[in-house]
Amino acid sequence: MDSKTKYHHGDLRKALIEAGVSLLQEEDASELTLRRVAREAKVSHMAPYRHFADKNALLAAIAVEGFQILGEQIKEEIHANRSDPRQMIDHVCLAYVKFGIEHPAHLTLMFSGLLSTGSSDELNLAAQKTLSLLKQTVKHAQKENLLKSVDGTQMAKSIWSMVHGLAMLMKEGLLLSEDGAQFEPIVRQSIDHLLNGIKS
Amino acid sequence: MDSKTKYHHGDLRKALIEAGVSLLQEEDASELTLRRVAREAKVSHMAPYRHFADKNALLAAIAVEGFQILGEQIKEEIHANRSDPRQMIDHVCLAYVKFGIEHPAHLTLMFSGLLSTGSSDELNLAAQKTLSLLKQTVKHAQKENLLKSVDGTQMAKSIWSMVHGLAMLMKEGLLLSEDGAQFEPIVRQSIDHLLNGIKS
DNA sequence: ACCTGAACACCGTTCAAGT
DNA sequence: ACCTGAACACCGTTCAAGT
Repeated sequence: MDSKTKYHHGDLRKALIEAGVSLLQEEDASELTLRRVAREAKVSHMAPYRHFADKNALLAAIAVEGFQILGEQIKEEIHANRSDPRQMIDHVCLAYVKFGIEHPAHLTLMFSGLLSTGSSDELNLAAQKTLSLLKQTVKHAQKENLLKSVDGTQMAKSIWSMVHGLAMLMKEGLLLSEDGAQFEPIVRQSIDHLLNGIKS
Repeated sequence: MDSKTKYHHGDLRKALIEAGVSLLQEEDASELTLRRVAREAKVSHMAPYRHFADKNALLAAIAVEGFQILGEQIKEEIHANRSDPRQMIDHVCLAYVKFGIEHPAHLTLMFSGLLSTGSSDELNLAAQKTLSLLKQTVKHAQKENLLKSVDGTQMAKSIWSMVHGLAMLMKEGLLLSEDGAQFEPIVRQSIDHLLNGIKS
C-alpha cells in the first residue's frame, strides 16, 4: 500500500523492536542476538544496521519503549486518582510493580547499566521523564498534606527505592512464596508500612 | 611447591572466579567471555571446562561467592549490634547497600535471573541462607519489641524490598545526584521512614 | 534509500590427543 | 587427572554490491 513498503517493511525499526521484545519474553537476555532479531523480522542480518548503530542501540530502544510504557501507566493512575493523594500513591506504586511483572524484559533492560554508562541521550531523557512522574506524585501528596512537609526529595527516593525493590524482586519471583499469591497485598502493605511506620 | 601445582595452578577454579570478577569490574557483563577469563588466568580456552560445566556455571559460582560475601558482612553487623535492635537493622541495611556499591558485578549477577530459572541448587541454597539473615534480623527486632508484632514475614519483605531497591539504584548511580553525595544518609533516612512512617 | 552476501575476528562447546 | 589444539556452528560488525 504505502510507498515505503517497496522492500519488506513499512516500519522495520518498530518491527525489530517488537521482534527483540518477543525474543526476550521467551529466552534469556544472553540469547538475544542481532542476527536472530533480524531473522525473526524476516530480514537479512545486516538490515538492522539501517536503523540502529549497533546491538546496544537496539537494546537502548527497547529500554526507551519500556520507560514510555511505564510512564503511560503511571500517568493514567495519576489522573484517575487526582482526588485522593493516598490512593494516588498506592496506584502509582502498583502500576510500577505491575509493569515489572508484565514486562520483565523491559524492566531488566531499563536498569541494566545502559543508563549509568550513558550510552544514549534519548534513553537518559526517557528515564528522567518517567521518573519525574514519581516525584510529581510525592509533591502532590505533600501539597495535600498527606506527607510530612520536610525533605520531599528524600521521600521520593525512599518511595522509589521501595517500589523498585518490590518490582525487581517480584519479577524474579522471590517475594511470592506461595503459588497462587498475588502481588497487590504485598505492595499495598509495604507502602502502608512506609507511610505509617512499622515501629511499635 | 604443592604437588597440585604440577600444571599451571594449585586452584584454577578459584583463579577463574577471580579472573571473572576482575573482568566484570572493568567492563560490561556482555564483555565477559569464557575465553577471556581463561586468557586472564593464563590457561587454554578449554581448561575452565574441567571446573565448570559451562559459562553459566562460572557465572553462578560468582553469584554464590557474592551471597557468601554479603552473608559475612551481614553476620558481622548482627553480632556487632546484638544489644540494640534498631542499630542492628540500620547496620544490616547499610551493609547490604554497601555491598552493592563495592561489588556491583556480584550484585548484578546475584539477581540477574539465574536464581528464578533455578540453574543451580548451590546458588539457590546460598541465596536462601543469606536472605534468612535478613529475616533473622527482623525477628530479633520483634522479640525486642522494636517492631509491631504482626505479620513478621510481610515486614521482612518490605525491609528487603526497600534495601534491595536502594542497593540496585545506588549501584546504578541513580540516587546520588550530587557528586560528593554519600549513601549512608539516604539509606538511614529511608529505613527511618519505613520504621516511623512518612505520613504527616 | 534500503537491502543483501561474502568476509573477518571472535565466541561457546565438542572431540580427539597430549603429558 | 589436567591441559591443549583443531574444528564447528554461531556472533557482531565492516565492506562492496545489488535494486
